[in-house]
Amino acid sequence: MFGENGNQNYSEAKRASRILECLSSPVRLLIVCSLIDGEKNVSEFSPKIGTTKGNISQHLRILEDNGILEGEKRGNKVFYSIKNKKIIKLIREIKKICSEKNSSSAK
Amino acid sequence: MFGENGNQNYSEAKRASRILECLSSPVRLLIVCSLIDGEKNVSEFSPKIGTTKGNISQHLRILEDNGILEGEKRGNKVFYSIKNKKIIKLIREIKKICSEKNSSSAK
DNA sequence: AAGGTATTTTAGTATTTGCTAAACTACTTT
DNA sequence: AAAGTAGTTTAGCAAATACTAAAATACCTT
Repeated sequence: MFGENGNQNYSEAKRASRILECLSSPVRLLIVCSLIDGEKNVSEFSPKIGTTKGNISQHLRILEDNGILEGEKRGNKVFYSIKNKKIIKLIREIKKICSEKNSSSAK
Repeated sequence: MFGENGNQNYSEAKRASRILECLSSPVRLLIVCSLIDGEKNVSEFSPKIGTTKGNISQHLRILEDNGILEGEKRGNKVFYSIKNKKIIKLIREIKKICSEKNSSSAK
């Protein structure tokens, strides 16, 4: 899958794992999930997710820098939405992994 | 998706993101990928992935602790294989995300 | 039991992360 | 232009991560 084509190996895996790293923070995962049903501005996240605006903004930047989200300034506010829709299928798969009885108990 | 059921919110997202975190290391992603076509013992990873045996072993432990892999000792060697097969579909999805022209250029 | 191979564990370190609080920038309203 | 609202950026810190090298454990062969 990722380790197959000789020397591309590592660099391709690195790109892939950077995407995964973006979602490997609960805050960022919740942000992306809450955008599945439409755009939101920054202030709309805080109450649901429960951290500071500054922190949300930092996470949004990470997600935007990695091509997952895009932001659009309209007047006072910045509206974020999912740029790379394929992320949604990815999230659906990890949801499946987590919502089984057998769900990976950490030791 | 993950932020929908009231207070479960965060803990469910945390479980999900821990799985993603497991794959958010290039080394671990390469390990899992190279197991898709069958079990391997620890020594078989090193040449492909290019780090020390000790380090590989540490990563294997993380993957095993999180229910992704399982190890079986046979004589001298420990053979690892994918325990949670759903991971394979997940990896397939992120492969799709990475192998498009438009693939998320980091700033 | 001695020596070899396979794997794990430990200790130490450098780097990265996630967060907070506070300062700063930008737009809007009055 | 002053004050309010929305968002970003910065500095600083505690905790987590990834790695290396070396020591420890486990099994196998002779």
